[in-house]
Amino acid sequence: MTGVDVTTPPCCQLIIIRFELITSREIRSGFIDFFKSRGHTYVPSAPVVPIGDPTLLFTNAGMNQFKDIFLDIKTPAFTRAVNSQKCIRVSGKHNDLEEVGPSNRHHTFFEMLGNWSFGDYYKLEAIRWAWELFTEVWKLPKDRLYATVYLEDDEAEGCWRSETDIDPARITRHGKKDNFWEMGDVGPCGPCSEIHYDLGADSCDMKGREHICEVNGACGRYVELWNLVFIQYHRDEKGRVSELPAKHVDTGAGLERIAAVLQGGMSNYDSDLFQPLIGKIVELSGVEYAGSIPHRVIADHLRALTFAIADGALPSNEGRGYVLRRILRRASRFGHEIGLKQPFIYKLAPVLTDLMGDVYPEIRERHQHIALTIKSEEEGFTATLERGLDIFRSLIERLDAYGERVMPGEDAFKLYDTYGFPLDLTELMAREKGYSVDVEGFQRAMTLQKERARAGGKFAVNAGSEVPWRIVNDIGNAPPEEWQDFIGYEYEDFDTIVVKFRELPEYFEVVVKDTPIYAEAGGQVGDTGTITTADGEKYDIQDSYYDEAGHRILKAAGDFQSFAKAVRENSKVHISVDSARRIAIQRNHTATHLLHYSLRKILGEHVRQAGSLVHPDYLRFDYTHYQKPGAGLLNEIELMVNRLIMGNSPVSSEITTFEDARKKGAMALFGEKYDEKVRMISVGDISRELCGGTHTALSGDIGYFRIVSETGVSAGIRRIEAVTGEKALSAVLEEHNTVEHFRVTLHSFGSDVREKLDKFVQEKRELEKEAERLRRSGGGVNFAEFLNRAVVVNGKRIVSKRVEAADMNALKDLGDGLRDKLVSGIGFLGAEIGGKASLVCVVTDDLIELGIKAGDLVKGAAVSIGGGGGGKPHLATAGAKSSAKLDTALEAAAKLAEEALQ
RNA sequence: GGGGAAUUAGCUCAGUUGGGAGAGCGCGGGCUUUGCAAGCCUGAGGCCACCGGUUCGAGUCCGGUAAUCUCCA
Repeated sequence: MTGVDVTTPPCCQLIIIRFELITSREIRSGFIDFFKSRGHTYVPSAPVVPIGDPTLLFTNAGMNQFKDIFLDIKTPAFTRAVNSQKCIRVSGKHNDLEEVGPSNRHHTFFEMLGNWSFGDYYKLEAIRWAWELFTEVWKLPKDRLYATVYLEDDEAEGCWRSETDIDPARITRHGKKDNFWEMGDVGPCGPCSEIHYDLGADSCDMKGREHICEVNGACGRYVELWNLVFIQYHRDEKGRVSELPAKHVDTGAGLERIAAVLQGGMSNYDSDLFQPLIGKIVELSGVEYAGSIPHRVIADHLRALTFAIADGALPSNEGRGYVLRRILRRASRFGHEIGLKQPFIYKLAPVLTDLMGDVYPEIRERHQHIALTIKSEEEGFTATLERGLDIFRSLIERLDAYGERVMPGEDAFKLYDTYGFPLDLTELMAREKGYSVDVEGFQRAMTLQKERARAGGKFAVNAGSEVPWRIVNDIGNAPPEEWQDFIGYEYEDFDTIVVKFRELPEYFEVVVKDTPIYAEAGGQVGDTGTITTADGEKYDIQDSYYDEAGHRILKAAGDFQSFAKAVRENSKVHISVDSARRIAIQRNHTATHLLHYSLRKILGEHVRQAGSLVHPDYLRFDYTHYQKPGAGLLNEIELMVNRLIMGNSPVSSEITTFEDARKKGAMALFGEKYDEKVRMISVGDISRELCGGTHTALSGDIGYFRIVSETGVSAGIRRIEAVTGEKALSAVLEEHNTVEHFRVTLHSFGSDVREKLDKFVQEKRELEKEAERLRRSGGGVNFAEFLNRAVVVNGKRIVSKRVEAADMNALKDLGDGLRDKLVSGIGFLGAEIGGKASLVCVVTDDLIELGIKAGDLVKGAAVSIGGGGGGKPHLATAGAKSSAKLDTALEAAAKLAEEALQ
């Protein structure tokens, strides 16, 4: 069934062959079943968006979810595991985004099949089973398979010789670059052994160029199918390598590659994992595939987008969201190349759902959300391009003005750097208009940008403060779940013992055994409280949080020296939770569940939690939704939550399995990886959620729930902030007092305040208009008298008078009025505004033509009293800090005007 | 983590060395007219993102914050 050339036979034969080919689904399940039957526990794929690991943008290898086991932070519940892990890789030496498409084998999204041994079996079994699966189950021809081992790894080579019937001549040794694996500069590491497949001489893509086709060579003839990593050593900070007591096995085989090989395709895209997608792209574009890069890129990127969004990521302008945005844009750009100019990527999502929704139900459950997200992001890209186009046009206009035919590299770079307009598009459009682009200059600018980024990165803070702990009660390396329980669901006061503590600059940290203090998790903030030592001294606990190893840390304040003296091995400390604060937190947490429930009931089932903060003062809830809910809907939501509160249902918690909880309809956070045992919170038989937080006993304990604000956070995500209990009551009272204030000041007892207020605002507007009209026509000022008393020089009138004006705008309006009346002349008006002297000067048009400017005149007048001023030729203003000299300034102004008219 | 750009009317945006907050589209009213995005007149609609500073005076200058776009890591 393999080795059949599917590219040449007549089409009827092709159909028959396809029918007989093993499907990717069978490969995946075959792999898992193979290792299950050899004592492995199947572990479902972790989300592709890692939760709780800020060092990792995306899950990029099967071992990610077992990292803590290899680092010896966590002891596993089983010693053998198998899975198929969803992975995304977008950067790194061999995974440059630009390679995806041209390369036959590299993807942004792929599935990694893997089997693990945690201190159980080692090289012998790993190699034997790998060979058995390849040659006996999948029947890959032995004359196409090659094995590699690390230069110094005699043990692995020995296993290949003793456990398999591979031709010893096909075992080769390679150096660190190819056959030694390490997690980082420090940590577990070890040699690896790989299985490579020979695609045949025809697959060499470097024919005619000087090279030798070989395993780990330069051409594409030999493809790595399976990497078996033997975690044998630990490297410390000084670079010393020591043998690990418990050795592990970590293997990874790319499903796409195996499918391509087993199905006889030349590239991974020929496999049934991609063909349905490519078929749809052909249908949409009307352009045949024939190995073309655009089809490949689009199909590949759609997979990454779909799985990332399904696991809770969203395109945005930073971090992992920005990676998604770039992936989508790259797909969109290649779509343009085959004539797909309108949003189209979202139309491919259902094809992928049909293809893989059975294996990964999350993409089926969220298919609507995925398609909508992709579509709106495609529309966003169109807007970005249009904006870039405008800038491009104005750049070209400027080139024309200078008679240039080459666009400077800096300009092209600015277009790219600031407006996201791709260079190749700039070049294309420039060429169409008969211009060229200075690409070298562009590259120079890019290099500068990179240097800047690197220079900035050097000063990154080293977060891990390395203050050593003082151990009081040694619990060795035991993981915290074995000795540190959170007993705060039942107790608010508890006697416990200190395990370790340390002093930091502003506070000190304490780790105790069982603790009633809740450590920040699941959006709920940490508890505060007190810790009392055996000598009766009390220290404040200001916060509590987890460290990387999962220990609950207490952040404590007070005199560290006396604390250190008082704490002894096995001596008790008494911990007490700030009860009032805890109760306020619980109200907000239970209310959050009711809000989540109500949102889904009223806005629709597509609403999912996208983050939350449970604080004693308020709660913040982010949820997926596509538009602002109207005021009416918000009222409905608020009412519903309050009705659920009044229902006074008991809140209960239950420890159960993840599967059982899902069956009972519990809401799980999407993308969250749950342990075997989960805690389910039920409010009556209404809301069920998986949650580790603390809650009220009855929903009625919440008291009252009130939404304070509803805003947008990012595309597709909205945020509600609300208060409960005491805070909600005071919020309402505050609102009531505000309305009362309106009532009193508007004298609106008995009548509707709203009507009265509307009327009041309406009247105010009309009065303002009227006042402005009056000012312009002179208002309370007698312009006629001013004009009568005006000084006349060469037939031009000069007016300089003091008036009353409320503010600068009023004074300017008066000036405007005076200017109309002057006909031909210069006018000054001065007023005391807010204790300062303010002046306005106006000049009629005929005098402006003579070169007289209001700005110059008024400035001169203001300078004479220690102020400043300026403005337009026809109207200018000036002022000085003290109003005492206003009259002096007006006299000076009149003199200046006379001089100007001489 | 480090750069760049932008934030002004419902929308798209202009706003010159700091000195009268504007256009187009949309909306209301009126007139004219019936022909393919009709025309003319008229009107409503602005904490110029937010906070602070400089200044007689800030949409404009300076500092900070927020959210948006974009590039690099």
